[in-house]
Amino acid sequence: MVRYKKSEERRKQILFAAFKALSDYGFETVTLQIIADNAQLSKGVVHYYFDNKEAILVELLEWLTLKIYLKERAATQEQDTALGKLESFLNSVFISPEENRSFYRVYLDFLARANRVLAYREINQRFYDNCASISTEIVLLGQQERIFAEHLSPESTAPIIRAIIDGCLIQWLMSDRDELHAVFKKSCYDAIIHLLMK
Amino acid sequence: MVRYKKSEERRKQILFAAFKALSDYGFETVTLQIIADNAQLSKGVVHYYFDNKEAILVELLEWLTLKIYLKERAATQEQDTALGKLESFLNSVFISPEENRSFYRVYLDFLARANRVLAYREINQRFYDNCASISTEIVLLGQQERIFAEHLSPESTAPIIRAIIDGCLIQWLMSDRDELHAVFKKSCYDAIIHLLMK
Amino acid sequence: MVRYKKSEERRKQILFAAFKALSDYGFETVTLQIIADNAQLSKGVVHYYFDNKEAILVELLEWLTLKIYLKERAATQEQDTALGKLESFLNSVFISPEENRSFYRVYLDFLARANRVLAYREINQRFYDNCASISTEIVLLGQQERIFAEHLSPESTAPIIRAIIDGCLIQWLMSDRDELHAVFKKSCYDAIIHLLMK
Amino acid sequence: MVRYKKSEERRKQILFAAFKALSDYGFETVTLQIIADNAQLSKGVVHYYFDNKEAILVELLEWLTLKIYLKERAATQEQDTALGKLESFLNSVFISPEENRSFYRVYLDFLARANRVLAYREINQRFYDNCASISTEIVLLGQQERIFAEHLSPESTAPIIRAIIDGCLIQWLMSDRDELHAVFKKSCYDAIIHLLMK
DNA sequence: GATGAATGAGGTTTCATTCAT
DNA sequence: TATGAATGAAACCTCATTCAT
Repeated sequence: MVRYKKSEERRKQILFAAFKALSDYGFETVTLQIIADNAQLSKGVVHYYFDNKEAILVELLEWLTLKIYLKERAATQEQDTALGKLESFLNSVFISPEENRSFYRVYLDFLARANRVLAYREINQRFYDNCASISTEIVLLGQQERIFAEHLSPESTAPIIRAIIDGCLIQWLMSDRDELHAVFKKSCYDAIIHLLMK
Repeated sequence: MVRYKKSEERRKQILFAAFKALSDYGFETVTLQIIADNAQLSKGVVHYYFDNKEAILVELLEWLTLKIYLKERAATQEQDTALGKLESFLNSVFISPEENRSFYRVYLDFLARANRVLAYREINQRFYDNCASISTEIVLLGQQERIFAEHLSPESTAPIIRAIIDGCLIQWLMSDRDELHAVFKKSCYDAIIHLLMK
Repeated sequence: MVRYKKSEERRKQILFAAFKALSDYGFETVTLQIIADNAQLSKGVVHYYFDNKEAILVELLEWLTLKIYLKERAATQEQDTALGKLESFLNSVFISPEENRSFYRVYLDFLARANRVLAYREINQRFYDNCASISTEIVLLGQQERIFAEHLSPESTAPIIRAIIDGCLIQWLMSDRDELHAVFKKSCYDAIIHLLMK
Repeated sequence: MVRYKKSEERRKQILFAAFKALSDYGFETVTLQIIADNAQLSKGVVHYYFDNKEAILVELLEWLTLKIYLKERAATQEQDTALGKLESFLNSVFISPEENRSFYRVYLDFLARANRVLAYREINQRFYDNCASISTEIVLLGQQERIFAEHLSPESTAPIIRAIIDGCLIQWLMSDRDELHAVFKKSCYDAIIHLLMK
């Protein structure tokens, strides 16, 4: 139905505006007015599509984490070898200072609040699980290819990979220096490789 | 203009109350009233000791990160060997579900805001540098003891160690399951050992 | 960013309520709540139309002084002779105990603050200049009619006329006696006439 | 008794500090802390000597207006002729930009509040009466000397003189230009002379 | 007498949410 | 659907005043 599609577009439009607003202003400072302004809509219409501010944020986190996961997944599937997949995966993660900054700014805000909001934790857990499935797949393939250490349990290695990635990107973000993006990317890649290789 | 010397104990009392309040409620929800209630003081007295809410938060971050660093440092100095120091260091980091939760909840809040507040970034950078000095020292000692890989640059290894620690603790925090604390601790330890050992 | 065009009538309504509130309570005592109550509006709506309390006051002074000036000007233009204009002018100035009291109460508050607030001083200066133009015109006409002393400089006489008017009305206001309004009016008129006539 | 004298000195010290504070900050902005700081005393001691803030202000107005009156009176008594007295009187009124500014700033604040506070009005009325007695005396003397117009009623002329003085000084204050002090002084003098002389 | 820490009422301001149009 | 005016709860902050020391 047309109405449904239009409606869905409006929601996406608002979500994207919310993403931009959050990235620019942060959780504490952002207001529905700013989101509405970003979406070039009135404040009222935002409430028409979402019950309240929280509903926007929940849906935004869902939308955002799914998008990131799908990107990473697609990047991995472009390659056939374990090393190729790993590299492609990390390339899609460390995509650019601009994109990493805007995503991680918002993502950090969500993580900070996830401690108190169950809905966020659940969404984030799904995100973790999805990402873990990618890593797990790569590790398994690498072991089949006999280039990754056999003693590694793919399931318990995935969180470590995630940890190194998140930890590096957070440190990079805190450094506020774009030129270090490549440095952290390489460090991250080397560490993961070192961890996996025989 | 006469400005009175404020009692240091009161400041500490308020900072600790702020820490507890932040851990319980989060940045967004916490109010000066809650902080004052936690400190069993009136709202006014909080403003008597701190110019404004922001000043409390800045000083809290400073106090908190310094305290953590000193703890980690003290733990490391209790041991003489690289492996002993590393283990002691990680024990002081993964101290207990309760302490890790309360600290990381607040710390995540700070990281989230550090993107927009220079003061927080600067304090955090100092914290990073301090922590890095501990890791660097351990790596160097391990190399002297001929048990850690020589090809590792101590300076560029430190951030990876930090990344694994932070990344693991964040994932643990998001899991909201105390029983996983030990699991993440072990994974973290194993990964770091694997990274460092010959 | 979409900024909505605020209804002019509402602004006027709030300004008038602010005028009444100021006249009743004075600068120090008046609150936004009182202004809102006077306007029969909620506190929030006042902030919807004005950025802050100061903005209301600035606009109020501007509105008030312009209104007074236009009244005086209109009164003067009703007459053709110098004496007629002067009388009409003073009639519009000494209009009634009620109106003079409410205006001068507020005006005195503004003058008191104008010492520290440039914006007020500027608005008041414009008011002075406008009022001076009226007096100057009357003096010039009177000189052309050969009934006012030629040696008077119209430009330097205007401030003296203003001084006598303000000085008299302040003294009347301080007396807190409505029945003296007519007395001060006559004294003021006589003094100005004495000053101007040959 | 020593205690009484010490006590009186403290009160004066506080009053003078309050005068300076009011002149610098204005009624709205001034706080007891600022007054105490100006007096180089603690906040507590101010409350020891005065019941509350209002009591300070009332006594300040009383002290200030009396001081001004005595000054004007003394200046007048230095001369013997009507014109000499008038000139001396006006010299003591238009004393200097600095002194006039600090006094009129505070005085305007008091006038503004006098509308609502009976105590201020009463003190001010006494000040008016005192000042009027000076003017009345000068006018009477001038009439005896046959240089002032006989038809003037000394009692009703005094308020006009006061009006011209206050009106001029307020306009000068609002101009915020020290160099106009002499100009307004001369205008004021000329107008009064013109009003009084035959 | 003197201090300054502590209180708490009350002010300005922000903003999610509602609702008439 | 869409708007934006209106509401009111709740935040931060100020400051006169009190009172233990």
